[in-house]
Amino acid sequence: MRARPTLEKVAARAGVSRATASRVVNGSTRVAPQIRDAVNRAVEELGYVPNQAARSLVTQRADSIALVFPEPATRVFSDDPTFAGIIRGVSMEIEEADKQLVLMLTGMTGGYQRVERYATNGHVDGVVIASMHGTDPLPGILARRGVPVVCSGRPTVPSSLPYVDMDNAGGAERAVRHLMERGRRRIATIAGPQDMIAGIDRLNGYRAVLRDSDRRSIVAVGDFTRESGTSAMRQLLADDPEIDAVFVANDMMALGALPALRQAGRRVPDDVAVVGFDDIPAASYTEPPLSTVRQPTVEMGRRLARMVLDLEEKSQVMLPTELVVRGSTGS
Amino acid sequence: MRARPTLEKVAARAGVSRATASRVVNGSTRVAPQIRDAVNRAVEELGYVPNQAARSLVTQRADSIALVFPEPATRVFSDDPTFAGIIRGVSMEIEEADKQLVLMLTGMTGGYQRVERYATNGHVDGVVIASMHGTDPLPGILARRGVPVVCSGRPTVPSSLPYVDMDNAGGAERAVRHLMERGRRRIATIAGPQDMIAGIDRLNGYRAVLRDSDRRSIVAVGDFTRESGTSAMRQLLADDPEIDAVFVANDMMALGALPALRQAGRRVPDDVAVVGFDDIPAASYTEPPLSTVRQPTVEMGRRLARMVLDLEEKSQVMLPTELVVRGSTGS
DNA sequence: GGGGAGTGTGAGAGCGCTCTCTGGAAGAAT
DNA sequence: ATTCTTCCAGAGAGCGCTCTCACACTCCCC
Repeated sequence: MRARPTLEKVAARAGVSRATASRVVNGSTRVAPQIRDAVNRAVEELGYVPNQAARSLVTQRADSIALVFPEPATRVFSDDPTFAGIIRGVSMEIEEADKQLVLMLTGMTGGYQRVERYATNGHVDGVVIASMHGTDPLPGILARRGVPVVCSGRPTVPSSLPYVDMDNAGGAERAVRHLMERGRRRIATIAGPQDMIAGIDRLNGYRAVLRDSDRRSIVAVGDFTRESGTSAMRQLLADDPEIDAVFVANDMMALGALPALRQAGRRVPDDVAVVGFDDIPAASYTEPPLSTVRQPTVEMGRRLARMVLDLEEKSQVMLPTELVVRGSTGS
Repeated sequence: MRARPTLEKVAARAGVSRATASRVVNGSTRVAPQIRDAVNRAVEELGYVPNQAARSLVTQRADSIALVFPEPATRVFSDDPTFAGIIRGVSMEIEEADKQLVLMLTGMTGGYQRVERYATNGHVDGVVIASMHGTDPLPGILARRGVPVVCSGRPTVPSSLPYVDMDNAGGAERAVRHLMERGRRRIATIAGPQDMIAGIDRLNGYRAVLRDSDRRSIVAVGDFTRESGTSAMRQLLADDPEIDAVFVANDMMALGALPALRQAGRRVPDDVAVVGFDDIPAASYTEPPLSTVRQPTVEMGRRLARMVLDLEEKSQVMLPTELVVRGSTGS
């Protein structure tokens, strides 16, 4: 590999000073057109590309941002398309800003310190945290250290930290109302973990609608895994055999609930209608296909990136969710 | 944010020269113990962390490697857990080597040039390409430019480029033999695209086993999407209604084949046994659960990373695949 | 025609670090 | 006691870039 040309070489070839060459490369307007052209030609001929390390050293910018997936998220990485969407969205936006994406999956051992050390030392211009739990201390730590940081998902405790959240409550409300519109009377829910904002808000949405229509909540709590969906469903049927609809707080648990219903001799949607949440790919492959609430994951990624790059005016954004009606709630 | 301490500051505090401080920080043995301790104490007290940009500038190393997902891969990103596994594996290994992972999803517009420009200019120490198509020109370009590069998946044309591949042929053979052991007589296949090494090798594996047992191949070709699985299955049934087993080259197509079989009045596994490939999460949620071939995706990521970091002696590695027997091939 | 004002270019410092080279001290060998 | 090694620490250059500052030049107005 031949040595990379430096700015010095470019300047020499164009017959100008290094400073002027730098100006052209960085798009300064205060350069005479013919000189600019000469420099650009030299850049072209030499195949010059700026050395990022040298640039960073003087500008104190890294031109890269970190996308952090905390350990709990990492574990479900493969099952949850939310993360894939976020990565894609962040990546798109980062690319447009001509910066780099540094991906950090915090392992179990000292992942925090690693991210903290890395981020608080000018290696990145900002950090996007794909945090699942609203109680994650990392965002606060980084923010206090002066690192621009944005979270996916609202913190569970009120805070001034910037975030992008999905309208979980609104999505849940729409899902439950949809069930009511289909004439369902006894609507239960399988809620998610109550230490995650998604779990909390989706349950709140469910409760709000039932309260408005003077119905009784029928709640079982799962942990967003398929298995927990199965056992929660069994429990709901045991508690109240008359159930004719279930709002399940995520698709994964809904996937677990379906076999439980089948085993209990309930037909979906005839006897029991089911709505999930997330719109994972598998949701459209179930029998019957699962009605669910779709989240704009790619858009979330984009907004996260824009926010951390300071291209966004608001610092707390709520993205709309969308009800997707399929076979599991009737035709 | 207060200014980060520099090596100069550390040296001053420890009462030594910058050079010595550097030696200690970089773990040189040729430093007197008491001086080393003094420097380490200063590092501790000041919370010193080396400036990577400055270091890179002089060492010409970037201490980071790029993981590139070419466009076609990016599109299926969310559906395919293979990529999640690779990311996790690469991430783990990179972390252990105390380097950074730069993720690049090449968009449709000029993604190649971007990666090429970025990688050939010392921003990264190596590139891992999660290439789907064996004909991808990027690996060759980078290699020629002197950038350490490793591909996931063997190139379709013989080449000296380093790669980590799955034993697709072996997995296919095991799957087909399994069907034979279950007493199946007419074993068809839904093959994948024949411009991808996975598609080619899996079909070859299928053919090899049938040839050995003097049976006739019954082949339909899909493109690894669910929809193509459905139509390929319909075609197979039209071509030969006596089929009693299908080896499907990936789970996604198998997911599409199942409803086609159901619609044609075939029971699985009673009338037709089905084996997939990949072991995606959804494979265990089908009715009946899908027998399939599992790939060590995380291990693949690890090996890719180790190889590009030059920690691996071999430069072309084949990882074993594993048959996972579930309900779709009988009990 | 002389003194601003404005514009474009170059010189040079310096970002924080590594690494070679030099020098001095201590111990070994003569 | 003198010279030769050996070992460890410091001085200083320089990685490639940006950016401030100074300087040269043109233009214009009084």
